[in-house]
Amino acid sequence: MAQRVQNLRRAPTSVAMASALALSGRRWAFRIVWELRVGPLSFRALQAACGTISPSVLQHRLHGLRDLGIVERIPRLGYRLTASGERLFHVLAALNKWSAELTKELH
Amino acid sequence: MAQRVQNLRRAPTSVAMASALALSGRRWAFRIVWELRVGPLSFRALQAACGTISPSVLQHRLHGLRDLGIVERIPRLGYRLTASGERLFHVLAALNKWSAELTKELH
DNA sequence: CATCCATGCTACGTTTTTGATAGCGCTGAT
DNA sequence: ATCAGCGCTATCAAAAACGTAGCATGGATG
Repeated sequence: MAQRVQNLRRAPTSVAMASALALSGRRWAFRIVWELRVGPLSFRALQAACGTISPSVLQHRLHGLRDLGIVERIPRLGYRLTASGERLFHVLAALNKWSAELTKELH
Repeated sequence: MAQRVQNLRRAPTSVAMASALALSGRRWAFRIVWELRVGPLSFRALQAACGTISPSVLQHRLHGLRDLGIVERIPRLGYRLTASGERLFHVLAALNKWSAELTKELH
Protein backbone atom coordinates (compact mmCIF):
# COMPACT_ATOMS: atom_id res chain seq x y z
CA MET A 1 0.00 0.00 0.00
CA ALA A 2 2.73 2.47 0.97
CA GLN A 3 4.55 1.28 -2.11
CA ARG A 4 1.54 1.90 -4.32
CA VAL A 5 1.25 5.46 -3.02
CA GLN A 6 4.90 6.07 -3.79
CA ASN A 7 4.32 4.94 -7.36
CA LEU A 8 1.38 7.30 -7.59
CA ARG A 9 3.61 10.12 -6.51
CA ARG A 10 6.15 9.33 -9.16
CA ALA A 11 3.82 8.64 -12.06
CA PRO A 12 2.92 11.57 -14.30
CA THR A 13 -0.63 12.83 -14.22
CA SER A 14 -2.66 10.58 -16.51
CA VAL A 15 -5.01 11.88 -19.14
CA ALA A 16 -7.91 10.29 -17.28
CA MET A 17 -6.93 12.04 -14.06
CA ALA A 18 -6.41 15.34 -15.83
CA SER A 19 -9.95 15.22 -17.14
CA ALA A 20 -11.35 14.17 -13.79
CA LEU A 21 -9.57 17.14 -12.27
CA ALA A 22 -10.89 19.34 -15.05
CA LEU A 23 -14.38 18.11 -14.28
CA SER A 24 -13.89 18.89 -10.62
CA GLY A 25 -12.72 22.36 -11.56
CA ARG A 26 -16.05 23.34 -13.03
CA ARG A 27 -18.21 25.07 -10.56
CA TRP A 28 -21.01 22.98 -9.04
CA ALA A 29 -19.99 19.80 -10.83
CA PHE A 30 -19.15 17.78 -7.73
CA ARG A 31 -21.81 19.48 -5.69
CA ILE A 32 -24.44 18.19 -8.09
CA VAL A 33 -23.13 14.65 -7.73
CA TRP A 34 -23.08 15.06 -3.98
CA GLU A 35 -26.67 16.28 -3.83
CA LEU A 36 -27.81 13.38 -5.95
CA ARG A 37 -26.55 10.95 -3.32
CA VAL A 38 -29.99 10.99 -1.70
CA GLY A 39 -31.57 9.49 -4.80
CA PRO A 40 -33.24 10.85 -7.92
CA LEU A 41 -33.97 14.56 -7.89
CA SER A 42 -35.92 16.70 -10.30
CA PHE A 43 -34.23 19.57 -12.08
CA ARG A 44 -35.79 22.09 -9.72
CA ALA A 45 -35.17 20.03 -6.62
CA LEU A 46 -31.54 19.75 -7.62
CA GLN A 47 -31.40 23.47 -8.17
CA ALA A 48 -32.82 24.06 -4.71
CA ALA A 49 -30.46 21.54 -3.13
CA CYS A 50 -27.46 23.36 -4.56
CA GLY A 51 -28.75 26.59 -3.13
CA THR A 52 -27.89 29.26 -5.65
CA ILE A 53 -26.96 27.61 -8.91
CA SER A 54 -28.43 29.24 -11.98
CA PRO A 55 -30.54 27.04 -14.23
CA SER A 56 -28.31 27.64 -17.23
CA VAL A 57 -25.25 26.34 -15.43
CA LEU A 58 -27.17 23.44 -13.95
CA GLN A 59 -28.33 22.50 -17.39
CA HIS A 60 -24.80 22.80 -18.70
CA ARG A 61 -23.40 20.58 -15.95
CA LEU A 62 -26.09 17.97 -16.30
CA HIS A 63 -25.26 17.61 -19.96
CA GLY A 64 -21.59 17.22 -19.15
CA LEU A 65 -22.25 14.73 -16.39
CA ARG A 66 -24.55 12.76 -18.62
CA ASP A 67 -21.97 12.70 -21.40
CA LEU A 68 -19.52 11.23 -18.94
CA GLY A 69 -22.01 8.62 -17.81
CA ILE A 70 -22.07 9.89 -14.24
CA VAL A 71 -25.68 11.01 -14.21
CA GLU A 72 -28.69 9.79 -16.11
CA ARG A 73 -32.11 11.16 -16.70
CA ILE A 74 -35.12 9.10 -15.74
CA PRO A 75 -38.48 10.23 -17.15
CA ARG A 76 -40.78 11.53 -14.43
CA LEU A 77 -38.12 11.05 -11.77
CA GLY A 78 -35.52 13.55 -12.82
CA TYR A 79 -31.84 12.86 -12.53
CA ARG A 80 -29.94 10.20 -10.69
CA LEU A 81 -26.45 8.80 -10.36
CA THR A 82 -25.33 5.95 -12.57
CA ALA A 83 -23.05 3.21 -11.28
CA SER A 84 -20.02 5.39 -12.03
CA GLY A 85 -21.72 8.28 -10.33
CA GLU A 86 -22.25 6.12 -7.27
CA ARG A 87 -18.57 5.27 -7.23
CA LEU A 88 -17.75 8.94 -7.52
CA PHE A 89 -20.03 9.56 -4.57
CA HIS A 90 -17.82 7.29 -2.51
CA VAL A 91 -14.82 9.40 -3.45
CA LEU A 92 -16.75 12.48 -2.39
CA ALA A 93 -17.56 10.78 0.88
CA ALA A 94 -13.82 10.72 1.49
CA LEU A 95 -13.70 14.39 0.65
CA ASN A 96 -16.52 14.95 3.09
CA LYS A 97 -14.56 13.28 5.84
CA TRP A 98 -11.47 15.27 4.96
CA SER A 99 -13.40 18.53 5.07
CA ALA A 100 -14.77 17.72 8.51
CA GLU A 101 -11.28 17.06 9.82
CA LEU A 102 -9.97 20.21 8.19
CA THR A 103 -12.47 22.53 9.81
CA LYS A 104 -12.00 20.84 13.15
CA GLU A 105 -8.31 21.52 12.77
CA LEU A 106 -8.77 25.19 11.99
CA HIS A 107 -10.14 25.86 15.49
CA MET B 1 -20.06 0.72 7.09
CA ALA B 2 -23.14 0.37 4.89
CA GLN B 3 -25.04 2.02 7.70
CA ARG B 4 -22.60 4.92 7.84
CA VAL B 5 -23.00 5.50 4.11
CA GLN B 6 -26.77 5.55 4.52
CA ASN B 7 -26.42 8.23 7.16
CA LEU B 8 -24.22 10.23 4.81
CA ARG B 9 -26.90 10.06 2.20
CA ARG B 10 -29.53 11.33 4.56
CA ALA B 11 -27.54 14.07 6.24
CA PRO B 12 -27.72 17.54 4.72
CA THR B 13 -24.62 18.93 3.07
CA SER B 14 -22.47 20.37 5.84
CA VAL B 15 -20.90 23.79 5.70
CA ALA B 16 -17.48 22.18 5.70
CA MET B 17 -18.39 19.98 2.76
CA ALA B 18 -19.96 22.88 0.90
CA SER B 19 -16.72 24.82 1.13
CA ALA B 20 -14.64 21.82 0.17
CA LEU B 21 -16.85 21.44 -2.89
CA ALA B 22 -16.55 25.14 -3.58
CA LEU B 23 -12.79 24.78 -3.41
CA SER B 24 -12.91 21.88 -5.82
CA GLY B 25 -15.02 23.97 -8.15
CA ARG B 26 -12.29 26.49 -8.75
CA ARG B 27 -10.32 25.67 -11.79
CA TRP B 28 -6.88 24.16 -11.15
CA ALA B 29 -7.33 23.98 -7.40
CA PHE B 30 -7.17 20.20 -7.09
CA ARG B 31 -4.75 19.90 -9.94
CA ILE B 32 -2.26 22.00 -8.00
CA VAL B 33 -2.60 19.78 -4.98
CA TRP B 34 -2.20 16.75 -7.18
CA GLU B 35 0.96 18.06 -8.81
CA LEU B 36 2.46 18.83 -5.43
CA ARG B 37 2.23 15.16 -4.49
CA VAL B 38 5.75 14.65 -5.80
CA GLY B 39 7.18 17.01 -3.21
CA PRO B 40 8.00 20.71 -3.05
CA LEU B 41 7.79 22.57 -6.34
CA SER B 42 8.77 26.09 -7.23
CA PHE B 43 6.19 28.51 -8.56
CA ARG B 44 7.43 28.04 -12.09
CA ALA B 45 7.80 24.30 -11.80
CA LEU B 46 4.24 24.12 -10.57
CA GLN B 47 3.13 26.26 -13.44
CA ALA B 48 4.86 23.92 -15.87
CA ALA B 49 3.44 20.83 -14.17
CA CYS B 50 -0.09 22.13 -14.59
CA GLY B 51 0.56 22.70 -18.25
CA THR B 52 -1.25 25.86 -19.17
CA ILE B 53 -2.23 27.66 -16.01
CA SER B 54 -1.65 31.39 -16.07
CA PRO B 55 0.55 32.86 -13.35
CA SER B 56 -2.16 35.14 -12.06
CA VAL B 57 -4.53 32.25 -11.46
CA LEU B 58 -1.78 30.12 -9.97
CA GLN B 59 -0.95 32.91 -7.59
CA HIS B 60 -4.61 33.28 -6.72
CA ARG B 61 -5.00 29.57 -6.02
CA LEU B 62 -1.85 29.34 -3.97
CA HIS B 63 -3.10 32.09 -1.72
CA GLY B 64 -6.38 30.32 -1.27
CA LEU B 65 -4.75 26.98 -0.60
CA ARG B 66 -2.40 28.58 1.88
CA ASP B 67 -5.27 30.29 3.66
CA LEU B 68 -6.90 26.90 4.04
CA GLY B 69 -3.71 25.36 5.37
CA ILE B 70 -3.43 22.91 2.51
CA VAL B 71 -0.25 24.28 1.02
CA GLU B 72 2.66 26.09 2.60
CA ARG B 73 5.52 28.06 1.24
CA ILE B 74 9.04 27.05 2.11
CA PRO B 75 11.77 29.59 1.39
CA ARG B 76 14.09 28.42 -1.38
CA LEU B 77 12.03 25.29 -1.93
CA GLY B 78 8.79 26.68 -3.21
CA TYR B 79 5.45 25.21 -2.26
CA ARG B 80 4.57 21.95 -0.64
CA LEU B 81 1.61 20.16 0.88
CA THR B 82 0.91 20.48 4.57
CA ALA B 83 -0.38 17.57 6.61
CA SER B 84 -3.94 18.45 5.56
CA GLY B 85 -2.75 18.75 1.99
CA GLU B 86 -1.27 15.28 2.22
CA ARG B 87 -4.57 13.93 3.45
CA LEU B 88 -6.31 15.65 0.59
CA PHE B 89 -3.85 13.97 -1.73
CA HIS B 90 -5.10 10.64 -0.51
CA VAL B 91 -8.63 11.66 -1.40
CA LEU B 92 -7.39 12.63 -4.84
CA ALA B 93 -5.71 9.26 -5.14
CA ALA B 94 -9.19 7.77 -4.84
CA LEU B 95 -10.34 10.15 -7.55
CA ASN B 96 -7.43 9.00 -9.65
CA LYS B 97 -8.49 5.41 -9.31
CA TRP B 98 -12.07 6.30 -10.13
CA SER B 99 -11.00 8.18 -13.24
CA ALA B 100 -9.01 5.20 -14.47
CA GLU B 101 -12.02 2.91 -14.05
CA LEU B 102 -14.28 5.42 -15.74
CA THR B 103 -12.22 5.72 -18.90
CA LYS B 104 -11.78 1.97 -19.04
CA GLU B 105 -15.54 1.70 -18.89
CA LEU B 106 -16.16 4.16 -21.71
CA HIS B 107 -14.48 1.80 -24.20
C1' DC C 1 -63.02 22.36 -21.74
C1' DA C 2 -60.61 25.92 -19.04
C1' DT C 3 -57.66 26.85 -15.50
C1' DC C 4 -54.04 26.23 -12.61
C1' DC C 5 -49.64 24.72 -11.25
C1' DA C 6 -45.21 22.57 -11.40
C1' DT C 7 -41.80 21.11 -14.42
C1' DG C 8 -37.67 21.20 -17.65
C1' DC C 9 -35.41 24.31 -19.86
C1' DT C 10 -33.94 28.67 -22.76
C1' DA C 11 -32.73 33.72 -23.48
C1' DC C 12 -30.16 37.53 -22.40
C1' DG C 13 -27.64 41.10 -20.34
C1' DT C 14 -24.36 41.70 -16.42
C1' DT C 15 -20.69 40.34 -13.45
C1' DT C 16 -16.95 37.35 -12.20
C1' DT C 17 -13.37 34.36 -13.30
C1' DT C 18 -9.84 32.81 -16.07
C1' DG C 19 -6.61 33.30 -19.80
C1' DA C 20 -2.43 35.05 -22.46
C1' DT C 21 1.34 37.84 -22.54
C1' DA C 22 4.70 41.06 -21.06
C1' DG C 23 7.64 42.42 -17.86
C1' DC C 24 9.41 44.07 -13.08
C1' DG C 25 12.40 43.49 -9.04
C1' DC C 26 15.31 40.32 -6.71
C1' DT C 27 18.93 36.76 -5.92
C1' DG C 28 22.66 33.87 -6.81
C1' DA C 29 26.06 32.05 -9.94
C1' DT C 30 29.56 32.98 -13.42
C1' DA D 1 28.89 43.26 -14.44
C1' DT D 2 26.17 40.19 -16.59
C1' DC D 3 23.08 36.90 -16.81
C1' DA D 4 19.64 33.50 -15.88
C1' DG D 5 16.13 32.00 -13.08
C1' DC D 6 12.96 33.08 -9.71
C1' DG D 7 8.30 34.84 -7.56
C1' DC D 8 5.10 37.64 -8.81
C1' DT D 9 2.25 41.76 -10.85
C1' DA D 10 -0.20 44.34 -14.58
C1' DT D 11 -3.15 44.55 -18.27
C1' DC D 12 -6.44 43.47 -21.45
C1' DA D 13 -9.24 39.90 -23.82
C1' DA D 14 -12.06 35.84 -23.58
C1' DA D 15 -14.80 32.61 -21.33
C1' DA D 16 -17.67 31.05 -17.62
C1' DA D 17 -21.10 31.87 -14.40
C1' DC D 18 -24.92 34.62 -12.52
C1' DG D 19 -29.70 36.58 -12.03
C1' DT D 20 -33.86 37.04 -13.81
C1' DA D 21 -37.62 36.47 -16.73
C1' DG D 22 -40.24 33.62 -19.18
C1' DC D 23 -41.67 29.87 -22.62
C1' DA D 24 -43.58 25.29 -23.62
C1' DT D 25 -45.35 21.08 -21.86
C1' DG D 26 -48.07 17.99 -19.17
C1' DG D 27 -50.77 16.52 -15.51
C1' DA D 28 -54.32 17.58 -12.10
C1' DT D 29 -58.57 20.04 -10.85
C1' DG D 30 -62.90 22.66 -11.30
